[in-house]
Amino acid sequence: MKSAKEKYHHGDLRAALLEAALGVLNELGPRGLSIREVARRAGVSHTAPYRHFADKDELILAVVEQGFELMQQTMVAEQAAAGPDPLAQFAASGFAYVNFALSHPAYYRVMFSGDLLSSKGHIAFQHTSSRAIREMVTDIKLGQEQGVLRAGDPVLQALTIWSTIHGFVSIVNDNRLSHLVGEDFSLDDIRVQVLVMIFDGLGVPERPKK
Amino acid sequence: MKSAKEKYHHGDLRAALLEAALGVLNELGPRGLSIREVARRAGVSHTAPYRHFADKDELILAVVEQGFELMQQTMVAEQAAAGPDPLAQFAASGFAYVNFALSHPAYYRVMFSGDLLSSKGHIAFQHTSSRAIREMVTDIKLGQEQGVLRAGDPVLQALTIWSTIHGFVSIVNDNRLSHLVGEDFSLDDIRVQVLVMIFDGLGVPERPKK
DNA sequence: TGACTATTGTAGACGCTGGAAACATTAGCA
DNA sequence: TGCTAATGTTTCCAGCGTCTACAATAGTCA
Repeated sequence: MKSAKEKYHHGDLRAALLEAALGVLNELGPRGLSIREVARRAGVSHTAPYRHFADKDELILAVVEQGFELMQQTMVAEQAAAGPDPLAQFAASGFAYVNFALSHPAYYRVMFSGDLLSSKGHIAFQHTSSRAIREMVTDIKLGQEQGVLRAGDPVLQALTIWSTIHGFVSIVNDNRLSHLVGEDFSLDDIRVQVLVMIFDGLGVPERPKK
Repeated sequence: MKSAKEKYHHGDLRAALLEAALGVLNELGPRGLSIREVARRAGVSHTAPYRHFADKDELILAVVEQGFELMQQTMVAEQAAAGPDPLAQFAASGFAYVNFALSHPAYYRVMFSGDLLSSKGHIAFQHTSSRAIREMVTDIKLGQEQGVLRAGDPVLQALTIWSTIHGFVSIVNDNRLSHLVGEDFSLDDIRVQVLVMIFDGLGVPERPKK
């Protein structure tokens, strides 16, 4: 399969290990993630990963960083494709967040698990998340100035929105809605309606309901 | 310390193991939780726990069940203490949820981690959570009939509220707000304001803001 | 070209883990 | 008192993260 087969040096072992790690997370879950299993899938000895990652945490951290990068790319792209209306842009990036989380559960879980990573991971995470919140706050302020968003502290609003979205995708990804889905609702219904509810709650009350 | 010291039979090893497990979760986090460490703290051999729990998952599951019981007790108590107003009762049980999660982070994390448990845990969880949601939906319907809650599908509203609260406490418990807290807000402020925001969003718009 | 060196991968060891199997001790009951 | 089930121990295994010593290769400079 690989052209670089049977060579002593792999070529790009680091990338191969990250890919293998993500595959393990998808198939076996976080508890099945071991350095040895990742090495096995990449076709190298069980200590080879240590040439690229100091320890298991650093391997996971690299997956996390890759996940954040991917998520941010899709969010930026969707926001750009949403046209000029700031509320529409805001909604688009919210949808992109939810869609990323639901279509890449392994990524999202490891990005936000907090269990898989020791304290090392938190620094990198906080850098990313504080920037994301700042951008969100800027968007909210803009919406408020244009009169399309309800008044209130934008930091608290941003935090509330993030909480709702994060809570929602966590609940769905942890399979905690299976008893609801299928009875009266499809997952697609729920996803859309929860987002609508967020933006209804955030929008000015006299705005026409969709 | 224990009166039953040095005896071959422990007396109540099962309870002691659960207590030790919770202690490990508090001090060392989920990654430090091992059957052997729990057994060590309870002062028994590393295979003694297998007389009470089939495997590690069942030990964790027992901690989870204990956590759900404790949480439900405090929520019921707070709701009962909130007086006759249904909205106040509803808010009281929401506050109790948040307070439990923030004051027992180890419990809450293991209850909702989804990583620590294999599929076995999901059945027990779904039983508890579907009952909780049903109660919540009943409360919401009641509030709507009395005109204090905004109209809308009560199941979706319940899910949105749960998402917000769960997301919020997860974010706080995973220490993802440390860069916000201390600057402009205290954690207490944030906690109260986010809850106020939820109930403002849920209440009928013309209800007087507190 | 050829030798030197840093980079990258391997082999084997250590102490830890979850768990199975066989054995020891004790509580409860006849 | 003696039998049996319940409970705890000992010993063993394979897998894990990680350390150390060693092997193969790539890149550099003569």
